[in-house]
Amino acid sequence: MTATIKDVAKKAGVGLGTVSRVLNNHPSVSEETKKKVLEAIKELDYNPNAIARSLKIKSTNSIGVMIPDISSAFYSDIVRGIEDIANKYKYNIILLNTDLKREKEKEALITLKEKKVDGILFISNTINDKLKKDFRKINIPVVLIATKDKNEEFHSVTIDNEEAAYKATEYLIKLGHNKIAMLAGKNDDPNAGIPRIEGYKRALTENKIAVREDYIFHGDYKFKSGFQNMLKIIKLKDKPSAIFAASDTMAVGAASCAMQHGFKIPDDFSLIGFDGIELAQYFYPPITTIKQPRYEMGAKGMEKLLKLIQGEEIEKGEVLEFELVERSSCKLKGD
Amino acid sequence: MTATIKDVAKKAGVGLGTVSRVLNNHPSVSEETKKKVLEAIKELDYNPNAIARSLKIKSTNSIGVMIPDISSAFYSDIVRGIEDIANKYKYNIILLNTDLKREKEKEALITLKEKKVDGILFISNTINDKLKKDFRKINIPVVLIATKDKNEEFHSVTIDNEEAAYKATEYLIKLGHNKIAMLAGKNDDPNAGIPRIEGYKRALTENKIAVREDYIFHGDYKFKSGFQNMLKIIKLKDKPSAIFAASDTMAVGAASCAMQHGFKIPDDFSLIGFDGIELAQYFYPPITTIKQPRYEMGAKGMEKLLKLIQGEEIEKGEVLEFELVERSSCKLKGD
DNA sequence: ATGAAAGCGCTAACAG
DNA sequence: CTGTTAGCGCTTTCAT
Repeated sequence: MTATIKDVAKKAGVGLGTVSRVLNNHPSVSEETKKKVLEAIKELDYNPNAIARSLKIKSTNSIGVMIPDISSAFYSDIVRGIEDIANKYKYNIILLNTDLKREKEKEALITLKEKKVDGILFISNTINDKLKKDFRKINIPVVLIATKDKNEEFHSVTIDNEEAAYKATEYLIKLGHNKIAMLAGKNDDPNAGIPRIEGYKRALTENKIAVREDYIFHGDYKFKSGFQNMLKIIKLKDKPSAIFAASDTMAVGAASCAMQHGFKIPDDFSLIGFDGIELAQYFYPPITTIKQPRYEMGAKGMEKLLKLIQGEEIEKGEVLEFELVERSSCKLKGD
Repeated sequence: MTATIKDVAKKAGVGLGTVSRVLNNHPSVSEETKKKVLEAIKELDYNPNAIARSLKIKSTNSIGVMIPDISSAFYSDIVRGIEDIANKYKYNIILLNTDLKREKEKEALITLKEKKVDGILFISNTINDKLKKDFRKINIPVVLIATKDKNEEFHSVTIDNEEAAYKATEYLIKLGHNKIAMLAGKNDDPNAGIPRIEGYKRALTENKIAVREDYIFHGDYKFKSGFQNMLKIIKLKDKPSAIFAASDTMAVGAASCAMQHGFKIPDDFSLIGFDGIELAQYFYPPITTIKQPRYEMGAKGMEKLLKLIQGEEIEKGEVLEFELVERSSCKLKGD
């Protein structure tokens, strides 16, 4: 049997209240009894039962992390940021994969409710109305990471996707390119989809380059869709000289396709990605990209959640800085 | 206030015991009262309190996952396997990063003990004696993933690293190579280090190729160490024609280095990696590698743990199959 | 400063 | 089949 507070009290010859007090180092305990208790604790190799404690104080020091897929490089970095901060403040994280499925989100939420987590971090690229309704009803602080709701009803930490896409496209334009294709996300993705397309278009328009819809290819951010869309691009009579991909993985898929067909990066196509995952860095040639501060998004999200839990008033939407990191996949047009 | 079982009982006009019974669908409840209770539950939007339940039944349906770093591609895939199985059996996972630091492992263990997890999954490439002692003392089932202890005192799921390295090296030999270098791990790493070096040496020896210590380069499995060791290799007067890397990330680092210096893969160097992470697949050229069944390791580990929790007798060490996946980074010697 | 007692929300044994 | 009761291990008044 594992020792309880009662055993400790008996051994130390004090009441249980006293043991509890030294455990939570309450001031009003004499040094002497404190010593006795500490000794008994050591002798019995006693560990407090967090479950019992939680039941009593109605707080678990656990937070729930809902994530599309922990095995995705983009998301796992976020979780690392979360865990580091959580750990620092003695919180633990319960991890649930949602696969972006409404059904799994729903189940996850029920679990989290039953397990009485003190807060929830919801990581995704989108949030649907039903889930919002659930979040509203539940009486647990929530912060969204890498997504936000239109009305800013919930707290969130994101980057400015439109602006980032604008900068990426502008970078290509400044390099002299005027035929710039985009490997985009989907038109119904309010975070990584639409805003990045809009930023791309705005950069073009502001620089007096006509937007060509036939230069926009929609994909799912994965390697294969980058590869396949690139297949279409290299078949174009009027080829672009530069490409902006809405994810590094698609960028790499496109690069692989191009190289496999005898083209060179950046000689034949300048290429800029999005996300800043390791893959882009380690690819050859290393891919220039918009780096999202993934670790910081997680860390910041956790910090916000902590404040919310403590009842502090904080700003709703936190927009973090992205960074354009130049590597070797882009060059001056015609250089 | 959130509703409790008591509220439900009152509303349904029954005793709390009855509510508890329908919650755990105990057979001995009449259809009629069951209906009443269910109705009350719905009306009150009641959710059972898992904390209270856990305190009573002394089981939390949570398991602890100790992992070096969730943001590492290799480990995050394992966790996905774990979570899928856990989820299937209504278990949740509490995630703790250890960074392979004894101090963090120790703290993690205390936390897990206090939170009363039903079991622990320890993922690492090594396990030190102090931790083993802690595991022994703690009264919670443990299974090791991707590592094992020498005496097989603990349950584990691994691959046969020596054999895998043997196969990788043999593959290169069969391609006609006899000057094969190795980008190895460290000599004090009992899992990914030593056995892979031994497998490499055995393949050489069995094929009557002399082992050259100057062809073995030690690294930390990361990109940079692959890159830097490759720098040494290309400066060798007597260059190898093939390289076996103990991790895909080092293989990719080596390939980048080689390509950056004007060498071609596989023309100038045949290259085989280890692990089977996405990076190897998406690199250009795609890297031939020994694929570890990471997802399965996690899933299998979780299944074993579940059995242990249920008190079943199971085999101690489970050795999973690896797979040599051929891609485009190797070619016949002199072809 | 400290002991005793109540109770967090639930399950399980007991009685009926 | 169902209501009542006694805890699970802890925190927190309330006395003393």
